[in-house]
Amino acid sequence: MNVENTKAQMRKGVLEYCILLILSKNDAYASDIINHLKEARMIVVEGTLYPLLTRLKNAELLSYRWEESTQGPPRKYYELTDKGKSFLQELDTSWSELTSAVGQINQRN
Amino acid sequence: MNVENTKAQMRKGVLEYCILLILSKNDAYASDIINHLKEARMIVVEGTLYPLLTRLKNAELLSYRWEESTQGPPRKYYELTDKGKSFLQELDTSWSELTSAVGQINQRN
DNA sequence: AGATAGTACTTGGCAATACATAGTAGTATT
DNA sequence: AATACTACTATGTATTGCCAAGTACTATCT
Repeated sequence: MNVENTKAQMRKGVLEYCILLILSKNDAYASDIINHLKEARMIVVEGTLYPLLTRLKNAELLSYRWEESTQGPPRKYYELTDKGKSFLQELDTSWSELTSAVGQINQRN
Repeated sequence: MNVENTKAQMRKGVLEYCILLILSKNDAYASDIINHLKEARMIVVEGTLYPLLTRLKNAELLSYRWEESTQGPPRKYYELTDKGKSFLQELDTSWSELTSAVGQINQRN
């Protein structure tokens, strides 16, 4: 039990939520997503992100298309499916409930 | 991938934080803790709580004493250790950073 | 044309926790 | 003594973030 470990535990489920949030605003490929997360100070590397994107795609929450790049190989651009959009709404609710619960516990005296 | 499952994932790490928060205010035994969590709409059953209390005790974040009850068997009253108190401060920071990151991602347009 | 660097993506295994479920044991009541 | 209530224990499962190494495509340089 150390704080780095618990930080990783706290990200479970939340990372998926963040990715769906990011993709609800614009389509993006992996490097875009990593940068958005980094701007919000949520540091994620490719080895974490790609498996999660694959899982979300397999669960039909995301789809992707290939797009050429002028700077290297083609890129997978991800977007939310309709199923992904409604799932995101449910996650939004879950996250609100969780943060509300923690807030309530935190301020009780 | 269903929302109940992701809710459970989101609780990973957070439940520990909540328990330490509750115990930072008053000593409590398991049933007290379950009730505090329930008031904050975080429903937890004994089969989840006891193993976690044991883990926290084994990590020296908590200690306990037995106390007689007039209503049944004796009860284990838990309290934070000094180590638990400083760990809680670190978790506080982690939680703030996580919720801030999610907030930032959520409001970006 | 071949070598190198940069970019994008894949894969498999590990660690850790919430949860479920079944169980044991002490105490109070009938 | 039997039953109900209360408190706690134990074990295995499911799931996800993480790690690290890898493959492959493209651009650039020699």
